[in-house]
Amino acid sequence: MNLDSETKAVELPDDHGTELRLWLRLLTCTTLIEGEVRSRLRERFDVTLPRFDLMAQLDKVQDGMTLSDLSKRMMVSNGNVTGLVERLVESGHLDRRTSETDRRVQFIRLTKLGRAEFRKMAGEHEKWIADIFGDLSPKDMRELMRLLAKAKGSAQRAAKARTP
Amino acid sequence: MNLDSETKAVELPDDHGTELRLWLRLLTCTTLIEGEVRSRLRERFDVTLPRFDLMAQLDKVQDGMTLSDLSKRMMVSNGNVTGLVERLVESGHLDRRTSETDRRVQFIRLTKLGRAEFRKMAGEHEKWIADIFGDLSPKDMRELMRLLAKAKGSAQRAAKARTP
DNA sequence: GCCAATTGCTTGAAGCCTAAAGAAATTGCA
DNA sequence: TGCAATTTCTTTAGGCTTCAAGCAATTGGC
Repeated sequence: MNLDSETKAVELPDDHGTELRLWLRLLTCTTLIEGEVRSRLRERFDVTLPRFDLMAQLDKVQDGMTLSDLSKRMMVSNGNVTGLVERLVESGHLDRRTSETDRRVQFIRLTKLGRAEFRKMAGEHEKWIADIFGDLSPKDMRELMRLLAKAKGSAQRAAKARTP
Repeated sequence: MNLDSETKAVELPDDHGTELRLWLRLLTCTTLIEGEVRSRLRERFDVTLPRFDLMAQLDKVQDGMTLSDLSKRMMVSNGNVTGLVERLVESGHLDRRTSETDRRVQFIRLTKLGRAEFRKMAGEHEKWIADIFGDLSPKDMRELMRLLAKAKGSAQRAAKARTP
């Protein structure tokens, strides 16, 4: 019996099962963690993940950011950010200021209250994440970082190839 | 100078920066790929990712599944599945049949049309995923699978500890 | 200066998603 | 049997998300 033809008979011409399983595992893993973080944010601080993420972006800068910057960094649509910011201004966490040189542009900043609350949440959040990844060794984490970077690069290459 | 105390001075008492960066990279990577898949499904087949996912679950079985099974497998809420199924029944892709032994239960199946369309989509989808992960070697993929499994286990452990 | 193209943001329609409350059916236990 | 607890599913209110269309302001080429 020819082992080679045997193998070919089992393997279909284009077998991409490995990639598919990898993608499903990646998705499951992220969904699981995201759900856990979402629950904890809700229970502990009564805040949603998108609001937390938006505040996290703003906490990194001192003098504010435009809506476009926010939507690029958060990888969500412009209209989405409009709504999120609106609700966070409403609740007193954010502050909008129209640019003086370009009246289309608005600079969004954390208010004093917003920054204080965010810092409090971020402290706990960081501990949750450390707990969630607690079973991974430093070496595991380094390796995972490296492979995810590679996967990200690969995905960006594929996305670019489709939309030149 | 004492190197040890030097190190301690730099490292904060609880530094969880690595875990946090890892989580952000995982999230970015998944969001990127998910967005790409979503776009392609929309452009090519005018279908949403949740609908595709739901049909993927149903394609795996012959004789249908209950709404509860679906919501567990998809890791989304019950009410969410109710709405998704409703729209897919509407469009002729799904078929509902009330259980004869328990009138609360409904078995959901793909229709002939639904299965045919799903198979067509799934074939292309698999190629997209293979392309998206194309830069990873088989060894990279094996290693990534292993580390993600470990991360998943760790997250499940953490989630369970919070909700006993 | 003029005006077409671009940029920054908002709006509207549609769909996705959750938590919580509730309706209907079944189960299990006294 | 009787009925309380549970299970399955739907509904509702609110928020998130996208895409496409639209408005207002700015820019750049002429």
